[in-house]
Amino acid sequence: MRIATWNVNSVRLRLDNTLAWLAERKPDVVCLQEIKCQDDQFPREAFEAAGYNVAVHGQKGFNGVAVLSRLPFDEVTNGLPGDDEDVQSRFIEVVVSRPGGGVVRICGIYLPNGNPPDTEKYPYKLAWMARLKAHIAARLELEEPLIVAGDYNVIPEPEDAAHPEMWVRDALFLPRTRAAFRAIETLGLTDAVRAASDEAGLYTFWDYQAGAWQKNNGIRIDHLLLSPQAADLLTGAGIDKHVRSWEKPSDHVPVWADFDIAA
DNA sequence: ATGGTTGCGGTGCAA
Repeated sequence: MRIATWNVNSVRLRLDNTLAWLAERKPDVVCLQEIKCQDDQFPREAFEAAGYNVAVHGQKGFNGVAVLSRLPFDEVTNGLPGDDEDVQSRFIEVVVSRPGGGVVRICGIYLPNGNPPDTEKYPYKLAWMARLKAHIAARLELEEPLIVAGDYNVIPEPEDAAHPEMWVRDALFLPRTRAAFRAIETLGLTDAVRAASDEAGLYTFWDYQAGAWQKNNGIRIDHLLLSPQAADLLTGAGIDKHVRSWEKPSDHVPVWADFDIAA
């Protein structure tokens, strides 16, 4: 089973790119972020025609997450628990049944950016991370294969940026952000890409501005974190960097992980 | 040199 995540930066504008990538990488489950549309604007039929079931948690204009799955959904839950006042669509959780029995649980997340840090946006990010940690801690008690995949808007370590000094005052790399990310990992989660490779220069995002792509000025902010039961089944992971060079690209590229699970 | 680009929605905001 191959599970992927991709911040597409508008699913409607990126539909052709997304379908081309699905045909190439053939993931079984895909978490999409920044779909930037409401549920009824999501191009559901195009993905169904490509063989995917569709779960959408949209929002007008920005944010919005979705999950595509070749296997049918047993459960779909929209929204991250812990704040009834939070109206931003940044979290979706699904459960799919494995053909041989058992389940896989997948959370698709679009963690708040948090910039500028001297505004209310940064405490919102930290509070969201605290809610995510609490939710994952509860889910880990189920002792299931769990994959929490998405745009974390966190640069975990200096080697996850081409120029870490550019990010020291940025909400993606501030010490409190990195500490909150480590606190989530310390619950017992495995970073799939880092488990598969310790090489430097692995990035998932290149800004549209200032020729960041041409200069390979990238950062690694899209992650798949695995419960112990999922990590035990991990067989590989990768980043589809070449997608950033396609026409009309997203500023993020897909990240995927393979598991020894029949699909 | 304090810039630059993209997307949504309809002009300023978010990233």
